Amino acid sequence: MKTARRKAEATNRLLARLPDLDRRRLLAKSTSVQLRTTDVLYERGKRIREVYFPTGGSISLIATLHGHDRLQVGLVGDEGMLGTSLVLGVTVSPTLALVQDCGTAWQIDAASFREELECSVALRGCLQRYVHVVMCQSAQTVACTRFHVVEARLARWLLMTRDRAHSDHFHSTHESLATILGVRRAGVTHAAGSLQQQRLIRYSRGEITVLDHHGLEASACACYVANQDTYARVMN
Amino acid sequence: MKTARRKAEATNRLLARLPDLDRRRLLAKSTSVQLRTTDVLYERGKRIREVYFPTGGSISLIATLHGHDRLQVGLVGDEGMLGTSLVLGVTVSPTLALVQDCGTAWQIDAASFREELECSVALRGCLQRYVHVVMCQSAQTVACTRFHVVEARLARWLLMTRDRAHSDHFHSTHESLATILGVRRAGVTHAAGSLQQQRLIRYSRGEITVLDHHGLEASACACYVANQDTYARVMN
DNA sequence: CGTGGTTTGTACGGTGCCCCACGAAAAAAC
DNA sequence: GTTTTTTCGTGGGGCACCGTACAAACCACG
Repeated sequence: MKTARRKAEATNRLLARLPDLDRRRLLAKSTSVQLRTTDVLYERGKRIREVYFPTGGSISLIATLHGHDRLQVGLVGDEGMLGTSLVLGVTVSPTLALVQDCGTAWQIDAASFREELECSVALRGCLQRYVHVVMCQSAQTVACTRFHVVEARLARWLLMTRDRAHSDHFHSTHESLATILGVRRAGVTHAAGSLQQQRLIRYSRGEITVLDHHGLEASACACYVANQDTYARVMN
Repeated sequence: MKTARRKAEATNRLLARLPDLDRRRLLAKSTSVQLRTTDVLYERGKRIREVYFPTGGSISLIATLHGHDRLQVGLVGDEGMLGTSLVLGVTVSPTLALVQDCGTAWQIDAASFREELECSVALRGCLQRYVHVVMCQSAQTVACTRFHVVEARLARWLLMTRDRAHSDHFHSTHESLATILGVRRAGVTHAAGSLQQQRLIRYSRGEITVLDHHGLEASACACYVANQDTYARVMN
């Protein structure tokens, strides 16, 4: 089942910041692709072949430990990009990149991207600032994962995903949420059940609806707002 | 009390990678400063006035949450630099930077540093790669903090600090280790006591000595080696 | 030599989450 | 319509770590 999405706003907010000329030159080398849930865009330690600028949906950045422990360390939507490593001159991905919520993105091959990076000062500046945002959010996530309880972290994730979906409705099972939050599936069921009882969300077999996003913000840890602030402060 | 250190090797490993000319130009604008334990070099959200290239000792990068929860998200020594944000064109520090282990560093004011960054391709390339290393290590730390027990994380920290001190002996109380690891002081006492009983370390009133670093590696989580591998892979 | 501050040892009850496991209910496949 | 798969609910025992608190050991200093 697909969620209704405002296709009219199919833009990427990073690209939107570029001067018209720079953006048009970049888009000329890009193709619009569909991102489908569970698609693997990058694998840890493997070469980055394409860069993505999502215009809808969201992609998880997932850290993998020796062993089978996994955990989400970042979430990318139309406010960001996939392939920050290339901005730093590194061609290998440090994390697994997994499509969480289906959508579309501009796709550019790595070589063309690096060419554009060379000749556009605005592109470099914008993307380097975005890299900094990712670093800040990563630091925040370290502390968040350590100190905050599952229910608050789940609420934060729901809000972040809602923002990127541009919709109160999106898809994710308890199982996949367990991987994202780095907890047991049963732990997610418990936390999600609590949020549902408070009438903040409603869900059924992977279909999640945010009923009261203000209430959800109250349940979420302050990391949600902190990340938004970081983005606004650094990018402006 | 000071630890004996090999002053002969007072170099920074990032700077050592630069072509002679670029390095000399950078050092011409730098001054050598002493870093003393508990010195605050950066504060969260505040302007970065100087950049540091440590040549000894180590500096903690510490994330602060709303509330009083704190946690180390990075450790910088002569293998790295302080002020990565400036490499990305951002002049504000995302974390608190606290001197853990006394030592020396090359200090450069922000403006001069940015000038050098403009005109040296090698400097940009080297430091951007280092930024990538920091991102990788941060992602690793998110998962490590979530999944690994205190004793393993403590062992990892001891090894990392030992590398940066270039000595088996260095200073840190259980109290400060508690902040670094994001646990209670009593938790550190327990874990440290266990490591001491295994004859891997010895400590007394903040003076720590690593007795068996191979044994310590076995007690530490794989994140220690993983971070070393990342550094070697990305920087070479 | 006593006093005060710092550092470390330890104990107790509590909690958040783990591991394991089973069952139920809804959707999908046949 | 029956079977298989996916998703979700729940329970019991256990463990790592928490919050708190108190005491002992050690060092610095008057």
